[in-house]
Amino acid sequence: MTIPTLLSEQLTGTLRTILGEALPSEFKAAVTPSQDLRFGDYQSNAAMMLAKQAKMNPRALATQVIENFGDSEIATLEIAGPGFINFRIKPAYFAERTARMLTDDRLGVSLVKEPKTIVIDFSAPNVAKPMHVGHIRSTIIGDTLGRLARFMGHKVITDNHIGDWGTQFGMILWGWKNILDQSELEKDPIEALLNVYKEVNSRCKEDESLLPLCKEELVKLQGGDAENLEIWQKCIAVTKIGLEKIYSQLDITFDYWLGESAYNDALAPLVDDLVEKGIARESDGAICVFSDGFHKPQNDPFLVQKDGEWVPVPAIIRKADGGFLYATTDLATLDYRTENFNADAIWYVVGAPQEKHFKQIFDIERMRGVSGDFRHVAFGSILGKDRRPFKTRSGDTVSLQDVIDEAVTRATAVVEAKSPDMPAEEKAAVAKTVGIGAIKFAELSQNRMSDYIFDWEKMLALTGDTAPYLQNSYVRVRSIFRKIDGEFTAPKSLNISENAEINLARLLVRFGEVVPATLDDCRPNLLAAYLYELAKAFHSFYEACPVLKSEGAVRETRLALCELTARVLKKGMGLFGINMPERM
RNA sequence: GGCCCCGUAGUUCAAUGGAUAGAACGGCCCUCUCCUAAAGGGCAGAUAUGGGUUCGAUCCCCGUCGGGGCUGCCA
Repeated sequence: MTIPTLLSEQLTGTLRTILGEALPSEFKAAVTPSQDLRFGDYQSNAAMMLAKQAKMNPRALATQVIENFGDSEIATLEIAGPGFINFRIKPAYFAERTARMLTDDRLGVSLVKEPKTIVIDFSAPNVAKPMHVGHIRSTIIGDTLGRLARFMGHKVITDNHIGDWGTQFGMILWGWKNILDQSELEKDPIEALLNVYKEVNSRCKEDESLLPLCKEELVKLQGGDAENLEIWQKCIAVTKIGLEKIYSQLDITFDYWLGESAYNDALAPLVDDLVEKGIARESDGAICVFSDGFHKPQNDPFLVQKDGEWVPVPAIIRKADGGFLYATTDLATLDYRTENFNADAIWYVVGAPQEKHFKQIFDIERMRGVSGDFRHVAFGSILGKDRRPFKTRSGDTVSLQDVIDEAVTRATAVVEAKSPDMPAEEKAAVAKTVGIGAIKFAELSQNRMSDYIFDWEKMLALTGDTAPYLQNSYVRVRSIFRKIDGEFTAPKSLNISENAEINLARLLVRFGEVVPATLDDCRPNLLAAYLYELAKAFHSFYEACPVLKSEGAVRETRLALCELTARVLKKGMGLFGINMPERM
């Protein structure tokens, strides 16, 4: 059990003793880490919350709490300010906890009591287009959520729902047949396909007669035309090869690659079924789902107010021309995941602009009686210098491969400068670990809902609140262990006394609180902030407390703290898919 | 028009309704005969605006100003 849980239970018990039935039966006293160490390690505002209804002075109530709390092995209590109850954890208790962590593979992180089957839908690039910076967020956040959920004990299924059936294939097919240079295709397939797409796209704008030709190609493909199907399959094949190359550099894998095309056959029956059940109906030639009046108009994803009146904004699941849409595919995909994967939860790591789309999808599921933990894990946009989102349609943005290459190049220069004597092979490995770690950490240390302006300096920074800073703290620990004689053996008990030791222990012990909280809110930045704080505490400790020069119990304790720091940093960064080098 | 998101140091970002709003970068000053200075220690610097709820508001509610997104046949 984590410290705040323990304290909360004791505190709630104490409050019950004092207040009796005046305390609501479901009440649980909140105990949170203090923001400022002057206020102890943890604090509770329970007295202030309860004082009013108990008709007591908050400080008087807090005083009674402290008197009734009894002697605790965990903490000393004090009252402060308007009625805060502050808990200062006893160093001996930190020593006990850290000693226990040394023998715990999970480093104090409990498994969830009820494991769920969670499908995570993320990355989802389009075929025939290279990944660009816009894919960074979904890809990295989604991968991290998968790792976190697995570590917590859930069954996780990651699925790359690639865009392999969109209308863009009309243009690509026409371009493939008319303007594609085969030698270009062999050199760099994805680049060649992108150029074809861009070229046809711009020609369509100049020549109105071209678009119908492209649509014709698309119709032929959808009708099962052998030649077009073959071209389509080639496009998917070369795209996958290119994508795998990026994912392997990022150390990201998927359990499934079920793209849009996988659900083609399910679309028509799905629409029929929705019509039959009365959930969808024809409107202006299209098949649509309208509001069923379940929500208040303000919260209804199928309504919008125009000129003072609520007018319907249906989810269109079949166009007037018979074609299906994004929403149709998403419904079919959701069905598939629920039925074949037995998914309890499906999390979509997709940008915030699609919020309404998902509200509609999830609401249609409600109408159909399908329930589950369906979440749109939204994130903000990556903006250009003009503060507007990168326009992916017009094509010109920064490719993900360029970002990776630049990160590794910059890291290589630093490795060269800092560790000139390192073997060339190791230099290259470290540069890759540091460069890619920097990209991932830059993404994950941010609140996912915030928009941000794409900036090379920021995304690839190697100093400050960055992956290399954390990697360096790990490297410093490892360096110590290379210099001790023999193996490190965990001591049975620690003796934590100096401030720097206490600070470090306090943070180490919090790992078990932070990891579950990070997953609960799907907010990787909570874990990132924690790990940064831990690394910082370690660096301070490292300056203040010599390890190898110390002796006896002091040395044992410090070595143990070093060992735990390394383990927590490695585990924590591992949850982000970031590796830790032994040297740098 | 309506709905959603956002507005915090020079810049980029943090902060389950908590105490004197944290960092990083940039700027200025210190620390390598000492376990990796990719580090440590210090200084200066911010909640768009007007109300409200609350013991307490960057956070919740209402208004104003400013930015972005979405708003029936793309994904």
